[in-house]
Amino acid sequence: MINLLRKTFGFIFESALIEEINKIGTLREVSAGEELIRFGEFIQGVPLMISGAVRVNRVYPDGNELFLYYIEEGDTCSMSFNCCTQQKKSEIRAIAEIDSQFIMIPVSKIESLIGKYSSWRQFVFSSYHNRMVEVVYALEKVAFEKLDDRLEEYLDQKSRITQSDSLQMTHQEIAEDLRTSRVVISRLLKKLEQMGKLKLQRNTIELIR
Amino acid sequence: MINLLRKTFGFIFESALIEEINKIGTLREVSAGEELIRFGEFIQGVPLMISGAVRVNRVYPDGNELFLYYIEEGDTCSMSFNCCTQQKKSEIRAIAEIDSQFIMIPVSKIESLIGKYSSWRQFVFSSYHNRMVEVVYALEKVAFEKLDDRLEEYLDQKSRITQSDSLQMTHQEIAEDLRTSRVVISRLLKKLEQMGKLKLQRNTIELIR
DNA sequence: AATTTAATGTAACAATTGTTACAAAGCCTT
DNA sequence: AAGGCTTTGTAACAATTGTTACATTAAATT
Repeated sequence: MINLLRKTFGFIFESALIEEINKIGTLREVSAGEELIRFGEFIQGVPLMISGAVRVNRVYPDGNELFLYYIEEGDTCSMSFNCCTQQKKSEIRAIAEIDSQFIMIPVSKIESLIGKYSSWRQFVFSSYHNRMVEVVYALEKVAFEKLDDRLEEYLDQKSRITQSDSLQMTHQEIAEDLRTSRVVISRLLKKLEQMGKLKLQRNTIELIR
Repeated sequence: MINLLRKTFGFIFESALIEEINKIGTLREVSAGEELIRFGEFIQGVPLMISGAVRVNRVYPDGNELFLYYIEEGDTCSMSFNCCTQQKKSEIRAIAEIDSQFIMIPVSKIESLIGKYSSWRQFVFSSYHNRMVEVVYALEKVAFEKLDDRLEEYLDQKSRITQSDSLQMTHQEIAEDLRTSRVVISRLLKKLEQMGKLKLQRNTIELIR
């Protein structure tokens, strides 16, 4: 584990911190589709992403969900920080988008890390800030852009995250993420296909570059 | 100044911190409409709100603006934190919504406060989190709600912030904040008036409770 | 008081997005 | 191969939001 830590966090964390994380953290591996953080549960710890990609959704009591941001190699989930320190139940849900590795740091140790290591504080601050920037970006998209542009960006992002131009997903799933109906998505996808930007098959969307 | 500090922050900050802020900070007063933080400038410091309300907008190079959140008594602007520590030019604009008082803490002192006072660290963390929650809330509004509901909420918020049921503003201004056109706002406002929820006059919207 | 300027009202129409309903096609199970 | 389930395609229509154009009203200026 310590080698993974060094590789991903060696440039930001001092070596004493790396060693401490190596002691208190546990390496976990999840495969695509698995839930790292469930809605309504108490958070066990803060995840440090080693590889892969995890999507973080805000969840509402009525079951509604809203995509907030992805976390990838070198990131952490700043929303879960607060849940930790406040001992509150999770208002978010985190799902692995592809097979991923991360190190879980237990809640009980978070406070002391903040006191001890300035590089850890820096990391937490910049993590908060980066997530904020991403949420503002999402807000920007919804506020300024029309659905067809948002769809194109959505597909691009998906392709980047899954590292593939062949997206395995249904129109229904896209519709839920973009908060519209399946029919609307099918219509817009068809338009993009006619423009030569992609090819539609059942359960797959092939992006043409 | 120290009395204002004690009154607003006495419950969160240890007294040594209060005294230090008293030494290094400067009390500033701005009247409604004044700019605290300008787009593109280097940030002079981090504001601690004593009274009043300040709106924070994201600004884009093309001049476009997007409302992010209000900061009020006891709050600080977490977006400006990062600009400070990273020595970057401001990507936001902060405008006093009503007459306001705040204490400006100079950039140069921020780092040492973080090292010295755990209550300050707590404050900064929870501030980041609270602003995040507000931006997520804004995202939620745009993603889920239709324009007429958003307009009603907008008016309610404005009324809460300005502590008045008589809002002095034009339809054009509302349209800019909600990212639509004046005609659309006039139409919806007229509908709300016919529903008996408000009364329209030139330059004022009288909310009926 | 007359004139100018800013703000609001309204109509007519366009574009976008949402909804319902049903057909067609692809995949899986038996 | 037949039947059933899921996914996609498409039409027709409704609702919402956006745009243009111009009239009307209220406030400010002269």
